[in-house]
Amino acid sequence: MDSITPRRTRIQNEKREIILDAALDVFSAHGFRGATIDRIAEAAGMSKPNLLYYFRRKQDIYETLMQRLLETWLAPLKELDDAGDPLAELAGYIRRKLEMARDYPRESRLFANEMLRGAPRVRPMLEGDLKDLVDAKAKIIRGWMEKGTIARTDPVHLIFAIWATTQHYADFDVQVRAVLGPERGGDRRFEDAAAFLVGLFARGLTPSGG
Amino acid sequence: MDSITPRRTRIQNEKREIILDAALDVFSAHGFRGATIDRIAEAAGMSKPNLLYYFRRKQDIYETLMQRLLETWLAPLKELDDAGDPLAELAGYIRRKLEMARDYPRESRLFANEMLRGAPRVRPMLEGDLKDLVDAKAKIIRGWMEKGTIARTDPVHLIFAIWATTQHYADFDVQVRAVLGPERGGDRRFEDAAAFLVGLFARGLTPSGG
Amino acid sequence: MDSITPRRTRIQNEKREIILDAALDVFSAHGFRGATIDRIAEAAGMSKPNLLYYFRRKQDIYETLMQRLLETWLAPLKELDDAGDPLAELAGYIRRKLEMARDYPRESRLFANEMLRGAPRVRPMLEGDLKDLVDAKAKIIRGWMEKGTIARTDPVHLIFAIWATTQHYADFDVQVRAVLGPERGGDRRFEDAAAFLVGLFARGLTPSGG
Amino acid sequence: MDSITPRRTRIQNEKREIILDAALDVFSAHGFRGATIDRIAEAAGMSKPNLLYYFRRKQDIYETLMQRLLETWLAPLKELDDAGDPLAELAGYIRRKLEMARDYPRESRLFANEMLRGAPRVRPMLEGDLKDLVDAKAKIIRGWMEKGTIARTDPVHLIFAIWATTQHYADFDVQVRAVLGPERGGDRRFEDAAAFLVGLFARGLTPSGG
DNA sequence: CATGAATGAGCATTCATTCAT
DNA sequence: TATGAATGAATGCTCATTCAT
Repeated sequence: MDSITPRRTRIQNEKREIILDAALDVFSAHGFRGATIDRIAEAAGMSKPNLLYYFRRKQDIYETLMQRLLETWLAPLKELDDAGDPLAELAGYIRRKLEMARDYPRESRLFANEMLRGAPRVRPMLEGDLKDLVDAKAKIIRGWMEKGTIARTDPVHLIFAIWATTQHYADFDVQVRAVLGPERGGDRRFEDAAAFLVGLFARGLTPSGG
Repeated sequence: MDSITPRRTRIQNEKREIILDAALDVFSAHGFRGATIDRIAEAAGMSKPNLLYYFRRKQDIYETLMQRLLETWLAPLKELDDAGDPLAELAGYIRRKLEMARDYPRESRLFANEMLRGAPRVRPMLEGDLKDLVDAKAKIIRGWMEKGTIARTDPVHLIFAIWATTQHYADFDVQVRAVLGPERGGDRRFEDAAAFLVGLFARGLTPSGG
Repeated sequence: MDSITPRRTRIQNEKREIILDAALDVFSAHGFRGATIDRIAEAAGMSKPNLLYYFRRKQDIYETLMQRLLETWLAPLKELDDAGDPLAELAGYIRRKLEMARDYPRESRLFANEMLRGAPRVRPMLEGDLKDLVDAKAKIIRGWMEKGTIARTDPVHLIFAIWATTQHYADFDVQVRAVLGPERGGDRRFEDAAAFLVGLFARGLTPSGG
Repeated sequence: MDSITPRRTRIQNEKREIILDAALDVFSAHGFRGATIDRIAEAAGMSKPNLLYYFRRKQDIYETLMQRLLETWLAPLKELDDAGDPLAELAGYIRRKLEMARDYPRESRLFANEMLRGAPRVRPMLEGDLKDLVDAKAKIIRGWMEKGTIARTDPVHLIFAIWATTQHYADFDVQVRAVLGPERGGDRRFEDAAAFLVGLFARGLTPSGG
């Protein structure tokens, strides 16, 4: 296992982190082609050749970033617990995803960008890990539906809907703020969104009748 | 009469359309910076200088595309009718947006890309026309809520939710298909999505109690 | 003789004149490379292909212009008359050259530009017609000197000095006006120049002593 | 201390000098538009991107060149000394200017070219530093005239005449050599010019009468 | 005659990457 | 480790010229 990951000194690792953080800034704001090594190096406070000492190619930075991103990206869904209260579990999931949109908008945009491009670098993971995870969680949700705890509907499209509505606040941030205007577009927009979405999904998933 | 629009020959208009179509392909797939004039010219089946005879700058193509896009983009929401049945109106809006995601995914991705970049070229329109339209429609929705026809909630965030969930099927198409798998990821995914979303929003907006 | 010059209709000739005038504007202001056919065509009020119908190549226009220029350029010197009063003849020549600088600054600049570039297109003429003419006129001047009518000095460098000082007011016009300032840099600058130069050369050529 | 001038390594400075020298060749021979970076790079013995490593834009090279030129250009006039013998001072000035025409013909042509184009990049300096300097020196000359040491005439046009006649030997070099012919057009042409011009101006400025 | 359309060659500039120290 | 220097391969755009009508 360790044979694949090269051994690195602590300083090396710190510099790599600085670079990755700078690169996240630049890639999420300008896309892969729009980002230049010069800009990343400048943002990282180092010279271009020095940066390339840590990552030999622009692609390497991007791919390292994507790889990490995918891990964080799946985490919130993983927490969805079969044993918990269905509506509370889903509400919790929505809240966690909204927090991520608020606290990690760069990651969200980087991911969205990759999707828009057709996921050239992460397709295998989508069809592998991600699909497996969603299938597993969909099964849990379907279980809740069969028990009658929540309304019967399509669990996978439900997950899509949660993804879409929450990530929207990161990916379409400019639009959200423009439409909400200065008053409602401030920090409270995430609280408003949480209230609205939790309500929407709660009512939307409450079993009708009985 | 239309003294602002330059007069163009038939051939010019046809070629311009061909170019715009090719450019939509390339821009939506690679973003502004990732798209090259060479690629667009190749996709349009003409030489680079010939393409530049019709559009003097890469930006001009992009801007023409964005301008048209914005018009199409607002159309579905405009149809939301105060006089109609609230739930039916909203269901209709969701269906129209889903059809757009299905039939015009390139436009959707182009728009999403622009938003991800911070809307450098359309911010004024977001804060102007778009905000005005949303405000107007939010007022209608709020009217319905006050009459008790639909559940009381935040109309603007409701609109965001509809945008997010429907556009998701165009913008995150790879992911959607990867997760749904070959079986459910075919053409029926839009029907499934429509059924799910209309159901979700219908239940989510049905006034509780009563 | 006529076999070389192609026969042209009157209209053709008129259009050619319009083009040449426009080209003189553009070439004298921007140099050969800096001038574009587009600009010349625009200045001439016709389409580019139409212009190229009259002159097949950019070079052709330039060369036609140069050829004509050379004829006009030699004219004032030709008038220098052996039989006239030496100082009056030279004063007259200075005045004619100054008038040309005032009335045909574009031609002067075009010629200066060609000289700066090393006269790639008119060297033969410089070494031929021009040299012959100068030699002939230098002989006249030398004759005057030998008669003692004017001071003994180098007649060819004298001619250079007259060329230089008069053309200066066309070629270095910006500098002349900047240095003279708004007051003295107006139309009167040519009169001042004439007064100064005629005086300078008159005194400078008056035989010293007895 | 010199916080405005960026710090450069020795190699950078050496290379920059090489480039500037090559650029002077090319710009003075072909003008700004006629000069290509390729040509300058070739003349400087380096690759085009390498050249652009030292000067990011073609304009930057040109402007650096112009800036230096202007300093050298004003120097000879600055030496004109109120306390010296008027005719000797002016003769000295003429000789210095002629030496510059002989030793720095490329600079002279570059400057002439800029003037022909209307001084797009140095107009402010013409109206500022240059005008001020000329005004100051004209005052000195006028002082001499008032004392009766030299003939009463227009001092500014006198300066123009000295500029014109001396620079002519650099700017119109081809013509000068063509007209003088192989014999008199060699190195001695500058000595002949000096003799002629010093004589002309000396006689031309000697107070008449008395 | 006139012009809309087309293009090859060129040009300034950018940029990822390599090299040498 | 760090960086100044160097470069091949684009890339957007211009422009003289040709073609077809």
